[in-house]
Amino acid sequence: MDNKLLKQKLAEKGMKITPQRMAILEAVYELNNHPTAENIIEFIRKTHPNVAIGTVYKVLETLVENGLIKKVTTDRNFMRYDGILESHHHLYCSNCDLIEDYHDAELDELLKKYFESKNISGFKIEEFVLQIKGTFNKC
Amino acid sequence: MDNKLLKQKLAEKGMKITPQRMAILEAVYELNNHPTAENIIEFIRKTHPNVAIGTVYKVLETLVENGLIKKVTTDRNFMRYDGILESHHHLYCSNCDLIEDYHDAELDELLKKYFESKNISGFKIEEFVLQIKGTFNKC
DNA sequence: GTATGTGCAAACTTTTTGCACTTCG
DNA sequence: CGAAGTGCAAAAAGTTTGCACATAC
Repeated sequence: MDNKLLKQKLAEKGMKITPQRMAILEAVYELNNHPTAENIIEFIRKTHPNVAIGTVYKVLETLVENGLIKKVTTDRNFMRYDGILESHHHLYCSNCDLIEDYHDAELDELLKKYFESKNISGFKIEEFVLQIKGTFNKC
Repeated sequence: MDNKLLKQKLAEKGMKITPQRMAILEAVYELNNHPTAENIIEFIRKTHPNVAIGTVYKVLETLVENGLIKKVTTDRNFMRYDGILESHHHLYCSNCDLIEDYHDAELDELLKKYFESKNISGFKIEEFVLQIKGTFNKC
């Protein structure tokens, strides 16, 4: 992804543009399999060897707060991140650590319709993420 | 929950029955809002003051492995546990840490039917958990 | 009696924090 | 220039580990 677009994304959210933020945002886009902070640190070290670990965590938190990336929930004790903002779901493998995206507009529509009629009292729905748990054949 | 039933559940899985395992399993059932390890430790300390933290983590892992409890994924860096094994979904509040159960047989049926026709190539589905993200009105 | 489970404390991993220094706008 | 961001190193938070001792069956 080119720098102009990264700068634009940060600017749109009113965030200051810094080389660290650009590198980290790019890393999340580039490492498209829900990278951990460690994956991101390793990736940006190639081009920005002296970015501090603390900075990476702070920047990731800021990017999440500003809605440029999302956190992915896992049943492990570290966080993973996702640069894809459009509605999509996740395949979780019981055998390996792979979390694969599952895009399905028909399913989104189905869920939306279903919950339009079925109101959950006292709760305002913002987003659905279906966790599809199972195993990849290759595992 | 009475001891007889707790013993039975452990025995059914071929697990040795120990006071620690019974106390921890009971705690997960009793603390029905997806407790953390810390919540569980605090709870069992009331009746079993000298259960070690390491033991709690080991027992929780064993209970998960034997299918007596489940892990609940969160976007925080600690694990939460769930004693309810039947299919159900979760309401995640963006404002507070509450994760509320959402049982809906009609939805389960809808998803099951949908994915029976729509095969995901290379992936064998075991279970669905819909994460319904939003906010409780009270928040 | 033996395999398995537990207590304890130390260690490990991931993430957060505080503060001086630097940079963006 | 001033507010905001970064580097660094220390520490916090959550979890795991190794081993001697204890317990279930």
